[in-house]
Amino acid sequence: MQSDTAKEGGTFIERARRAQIVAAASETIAAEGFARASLTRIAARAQISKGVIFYHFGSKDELVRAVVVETYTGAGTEIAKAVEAAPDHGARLAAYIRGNLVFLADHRTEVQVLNEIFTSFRGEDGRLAYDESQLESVVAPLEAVLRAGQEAGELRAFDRRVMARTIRAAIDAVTPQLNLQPDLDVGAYADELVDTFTRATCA
Amino acid sequence: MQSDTAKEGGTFIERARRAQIVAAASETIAAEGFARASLTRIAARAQISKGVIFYHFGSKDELVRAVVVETYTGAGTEIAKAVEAAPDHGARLAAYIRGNLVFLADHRTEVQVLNEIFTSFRGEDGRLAYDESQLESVVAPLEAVLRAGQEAGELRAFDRRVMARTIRAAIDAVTPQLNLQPDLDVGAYADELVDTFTRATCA
Amino acid sequence: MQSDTAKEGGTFIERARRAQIVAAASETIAAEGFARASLTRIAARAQISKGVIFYHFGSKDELVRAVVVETYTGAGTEIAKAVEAAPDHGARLAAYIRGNLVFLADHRTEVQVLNEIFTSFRGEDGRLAYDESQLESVVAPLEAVLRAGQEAGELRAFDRRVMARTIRAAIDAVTPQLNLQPDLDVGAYADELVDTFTRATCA
Amino acid sequence: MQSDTAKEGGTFIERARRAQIVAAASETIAAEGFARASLTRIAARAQISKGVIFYHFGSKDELVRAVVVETYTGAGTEIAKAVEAAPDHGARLAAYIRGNLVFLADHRTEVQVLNEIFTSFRGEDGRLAYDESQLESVVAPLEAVLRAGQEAGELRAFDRRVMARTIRAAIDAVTPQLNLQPDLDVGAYADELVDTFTRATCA
DNA sequence: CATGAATGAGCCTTCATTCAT
DNA sequence: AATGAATGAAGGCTCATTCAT
Repeated sequence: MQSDTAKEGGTFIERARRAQIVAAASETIAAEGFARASLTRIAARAQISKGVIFYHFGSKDELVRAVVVETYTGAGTEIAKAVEAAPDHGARLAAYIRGNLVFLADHRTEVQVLNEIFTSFRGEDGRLAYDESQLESVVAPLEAVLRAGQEAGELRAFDRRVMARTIRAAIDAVTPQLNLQPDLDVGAYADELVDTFTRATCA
Repeated sequence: MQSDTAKEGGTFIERARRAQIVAAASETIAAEGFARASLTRIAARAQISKGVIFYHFGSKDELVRAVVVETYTGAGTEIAKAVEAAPDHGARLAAYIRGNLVFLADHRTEVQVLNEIFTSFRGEDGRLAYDESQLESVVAPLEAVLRAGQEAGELRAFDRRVMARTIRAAIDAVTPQLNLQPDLDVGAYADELVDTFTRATCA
Repeated sequence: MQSDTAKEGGTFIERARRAQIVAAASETIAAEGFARASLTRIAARAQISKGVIFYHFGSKDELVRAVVVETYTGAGTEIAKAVEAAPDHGARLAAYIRGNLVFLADHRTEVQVLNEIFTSFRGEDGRLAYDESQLESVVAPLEAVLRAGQEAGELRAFDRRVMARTIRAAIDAVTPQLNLQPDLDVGAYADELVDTFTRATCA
Repeated sequence: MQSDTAKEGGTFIERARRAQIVAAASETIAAEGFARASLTRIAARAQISKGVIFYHFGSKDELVRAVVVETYTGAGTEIAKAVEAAPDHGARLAAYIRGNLVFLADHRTEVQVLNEIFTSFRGEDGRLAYDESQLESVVAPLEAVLRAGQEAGELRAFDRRVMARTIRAAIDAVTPQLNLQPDLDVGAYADELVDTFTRATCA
């Protein structure tokens, strides 16, 4: 059925092209920054003509959104698995932190690309296309872990929203450090964070 | 006094124009984002011709740097005072956090502007003009507070670098929340952070 | 044949556009002088948008260089043939002079364009892009003719460099006269020059 | 009387300023080329404000013309003296050539400036402000020398116009060589030219 | 499906010129 | 008599987008 094939984006060749273009866009953003990732440069990297991009995506905005979606897919699940596998709630938080840092270290480029897009991609009105309100999805799972911990009496009574944001921020702060210092010991960094937030949250 | 106001160079009218242009640039960046803050738009907001900007600043880069300097001036001192006024090291950390949050709340626009510039302003090579390595100056004072606390035996043995980054990240994460939810209770937020990091750092 | 026309790269339409733009640039330089030959004016003359020029040439410099190359192509060969066809060395010099003047008369515009570019086209440092040292190629062949004549004993012992420059200058001086007085009798002018330099060089 | 003082340009201070500005303009043209000799740069070199230039000259064109006049004044007389002092007509021609080359060597900068202006200075219509027809004054004295020589029977019958242009061109060709090779032996160069044109013109 | 070609708006910058003081 | 300040046009260049083929 057409609706079925369209769900994942048309014919095989269609999806291949889309993937190729998304990859080229991602690489360009990573290598030159969002502001310099013009369609000219993206097309050059993909060794295709600028025209194809419009054929497959309709606009630059759509391509950028495709990069975001593509990059997100598969990321959350990795971490979620690690979290769910943990025995108690303290361990779940530790697993969350460690899972995230490992992910950051293993997917530096993707994370950097998303960061570029989130801080620079704006709509016609000049407002960020992906602002905090849309990132709710990122903080929510963490809040859930914290709530469960509190309800189980393992974690003390703190403002879950503030704590979740703080933990997220602590994690996100690692990316620029990794860019600057690629051999950063992520495991040790994670240990420090786990220690810090265990003390901060335990009852 | 004229000698006083003239202290930073240029005639009265010169400084007035520079201030006006810097303000217009700042407003434009805040309202439309760095990427859209073209000289055309800045000039339009200041209701002057584009030419004047070059008369007073020589280049767009220079104007942007002037915005940064202008915005920074007076910021650090406010917080430093609060920190130094605190009795013990735990209190100094608390003062640091509270001072920062109060500053963020009181200078939302300025902070947002700096954030825009720091994440989007790139040199000819496409690299950030103000990158992490230059922001060392922001983290260093905080590390000093932590070191003093450790040496005094009031704070436990943690990696000061990681802790400082984490605290900074926790603070910086407030800005986008303030944008989205302008009536955020900053005092309560500060209490939470102070509680969190007191537990995390105390011996 | 397509392979033949394609020899110099690009599709048919590509070469046609390039030729059109080069022609428009050349005409603009001839009509308004190099300093006034802005891309805006060149595009207007070609009745195209400014953008196309960059699509085909990348920069104004590249376009100007294309004009030079285009204008040079075919010029040297015409004269060289006339020189080589001459019997003795005195006759070769005469052929050189006559060949040049005929060429100047037949290609007034091209010569004027080259002159404009050579005297006005400067790099970023403000120095002429085509200066004397690069024009060595123009004087060298003439010096070779003179040397051959001296070695054959047909020409007297003079400083070949000075003589070559002098003859070149005498020839180049014709162009502005042609501009001012389009019906100038170039044949008679050539006779005078041949007479003059025959007397000046013969043993 | 005002008309009297106005003849040489007003008050003492007025003339001093004009001279200063003309000098700065000349230096700028020599150092950076006509195309880069903007009023901004000229004013900077003179360490005055742009405004004064307009106060004293009314427009950039007027300033440039003043540079030409100023630079010409005193040049012709030097050479004329040398010519008139020569005994016979052959010697007068030799004196003319030698006088010119000495002048070129002694006044490199001034000559370069005039050359810059003559090849680049254009009116609103895009035509050279100083073209060949206006340079009649330069060739005329030389033609007079040649005519006198022919009438005295010392020089053969050639086209005086062509010969005069040729000699002028030979002389003018020295300037760019001097720029490239500042230690050029001008005396030897003059000897060569004198030899060449003596053979070319003698009866 | 894909390309090459073209467009037009917008960008940063430089310049000659004007004018109030 | 001179200055500093401001203007507006123009310059070279990049970009997202469109479209005939």
